[in-house]
Amino acid sequence: MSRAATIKDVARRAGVGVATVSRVLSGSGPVSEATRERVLRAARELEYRPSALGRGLKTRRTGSVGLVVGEITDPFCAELAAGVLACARTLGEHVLLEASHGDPGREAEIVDRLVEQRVDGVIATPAAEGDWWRSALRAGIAVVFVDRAPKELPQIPAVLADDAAGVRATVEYLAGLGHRRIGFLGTGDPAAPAEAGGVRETTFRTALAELGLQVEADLVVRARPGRDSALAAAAALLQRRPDMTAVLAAGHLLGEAVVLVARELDLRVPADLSIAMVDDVSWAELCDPPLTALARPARDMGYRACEVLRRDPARRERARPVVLPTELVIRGSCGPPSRTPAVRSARTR
Amino acid sequence: MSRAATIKDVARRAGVGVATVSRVLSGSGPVSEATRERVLRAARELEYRPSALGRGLKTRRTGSVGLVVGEITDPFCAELAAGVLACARTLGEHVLLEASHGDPGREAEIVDRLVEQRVDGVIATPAAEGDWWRSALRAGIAVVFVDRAPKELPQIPAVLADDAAGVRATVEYLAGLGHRRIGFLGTGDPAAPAEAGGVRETTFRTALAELGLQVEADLVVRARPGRDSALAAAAALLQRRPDMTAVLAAGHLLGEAVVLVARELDLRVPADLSIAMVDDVSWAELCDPPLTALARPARDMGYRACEVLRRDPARRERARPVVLPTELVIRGSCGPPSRTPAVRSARTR
DNA sequence: ATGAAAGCGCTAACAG
DNA sequence: CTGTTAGCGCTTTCAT
Repeated sequence: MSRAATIKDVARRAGVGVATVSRVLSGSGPVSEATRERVLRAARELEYRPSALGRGLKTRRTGSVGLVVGEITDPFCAELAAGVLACARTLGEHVLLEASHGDPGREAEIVDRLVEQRVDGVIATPAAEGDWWRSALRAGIAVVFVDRAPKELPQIPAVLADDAAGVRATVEYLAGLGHRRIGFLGTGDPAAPAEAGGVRETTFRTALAELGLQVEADLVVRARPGRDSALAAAAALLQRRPDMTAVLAAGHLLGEAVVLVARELDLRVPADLSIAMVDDVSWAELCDPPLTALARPARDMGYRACEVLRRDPARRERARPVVLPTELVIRGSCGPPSRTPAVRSARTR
Repeated sequence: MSRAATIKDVARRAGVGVATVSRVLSGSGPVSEATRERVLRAARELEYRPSALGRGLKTRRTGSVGLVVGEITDPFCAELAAGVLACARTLGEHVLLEASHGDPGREAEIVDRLVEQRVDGVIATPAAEGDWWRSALRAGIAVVFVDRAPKELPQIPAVLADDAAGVRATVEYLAGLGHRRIGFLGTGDPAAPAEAGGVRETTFRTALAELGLQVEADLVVRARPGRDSALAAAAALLQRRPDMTAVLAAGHLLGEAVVLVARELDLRVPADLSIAMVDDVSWAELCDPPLTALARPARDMGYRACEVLRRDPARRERARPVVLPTELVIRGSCGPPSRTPAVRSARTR
């Protein structure tokens, strides 16, 4: 087949100059109705599609933004992506999707390639702080972080969920139910010091202390990324402390692990163990009993992040992080602690 | 900040011609070791990133493929996307993600815009048959369908799951358990004739007939896309026929609806009702009891589809659809039909 | 081994 | 109102 028609072909066929064609198609500048018609017809007849490549080279805008997430199969990331897609569409932008799998090296490579593509901006849930972000900025590319934001890069705007408020609310809810020995399952290096825990862990500790409850070291455990580690950590936590009456999982993968382990151990939920988790993914409602979860507005976050990209550089730099509220969705997985811990501990294997 | 460095800047700084810089960076053509060093250093010092725009204009390849799915938040689509991403990475291609939301008009618009972007190829779960696909082909863009393939477009290669074999295996499994009145919950226009059901429904009917079981009209119901319709259809099916002992949901959203409605109706699973569904999404294992599901290799499908794009046009046209096997993952949601339908029907409201 | 020059398809001055 | 022209950044002959 013959090569796709170019603006020149259209111009020739319509008997006009290329500039006129450009004017008609981009709707800029004055054109007489007659020529307009002729051009449009020629374009239609040739099935002409302007090339984004040519235009981009000239205008220095590609009309596409990069989106860097950890795993697109993660429901939170997927929801985030949906938000970005929705906003990008209203802006007429395309979305280049990339998965970092949480690997900083890979993230660096991705950002590098996005710069080559001359994307108009990058939206990312950063895997790590690193010079590649600064280098993207230097290349004149707008960057906005979502969900997390390394404190080393305050010049990069961010859209976050109010995890601190959410975790606090959840802890207060559990304490209000009468729980005194509440466990926490989070992510991170198990060997790292307490201060190294993320916002969720830190807030958990603070909230507990504020309520006058003791933060027991072995009630806070961290899993490394990955299903196996999550299961192992959950098993350790549940078996180590049969007197624990409630647990907060800091993410849906961790929540999944707790549910699975609790079932394996024949614990009744919530009679023997109350379970709550961060991120209200769809299966929370399908569980039996349905899981109480802290909903974070992933879609909105993606939408907002994309909007921030559009702001002019000056306003962007100056901006404080956008912090979106969370909501504790109460279902059946949490209840008052059982009065019969003896029974419970007899059931553990 | 000053504009990003171009190949010219690098050439000037290294004291060579632009052609030499191009040779060094693309690793093509002979270059003396000394100049090579100089060029590399100059490029590094200027933080030079070649522009994909300029290169693409010249080479007529953008290094990106379009991926058109229904909803990125659908676990099946997300898994598919992950496969595409994985393969694209090995090929050094970028992925432009688009969501059609199952709307043909939107799909047409998306394809049009992808053509403008001059993507090297398009991978899609088509919402509908339509001239936009032929027009993409005419524009010289490779297209490959995944998950479904309109029969009106046999010239477009496809990567599919063997739904027919999978549904048949599932029906046989249920029948083998002793079920005689098996329900089917699918998607599509409820008013359309029986022949209009998709492969899954058609296969369901055929398989039943082959087993000598009767296909009762009101045991096959269709829901329109959307959560509410799924719930309504599931409720209708379960309430209308209390004597039904097993149900096959033709998708995870439908499975979700059945699980929710069964719980609402206080049906015990699998004693009162056995449930199986197509698509082994993550929550299937978290349900209580865990759901028996027909696993389809979404990730592989995405990977393979991306591979097919890379094939030369001639081989691509000639190809028969790639059909990947499914696997019935048996969990606890299916069992022999209860001997006490009276009890069961007393429980329905 | 290396440089000069001709575009790739488009937009944006600038002339007319 | 409309045509001509000069690039945008890169690759690729074709000379040298």
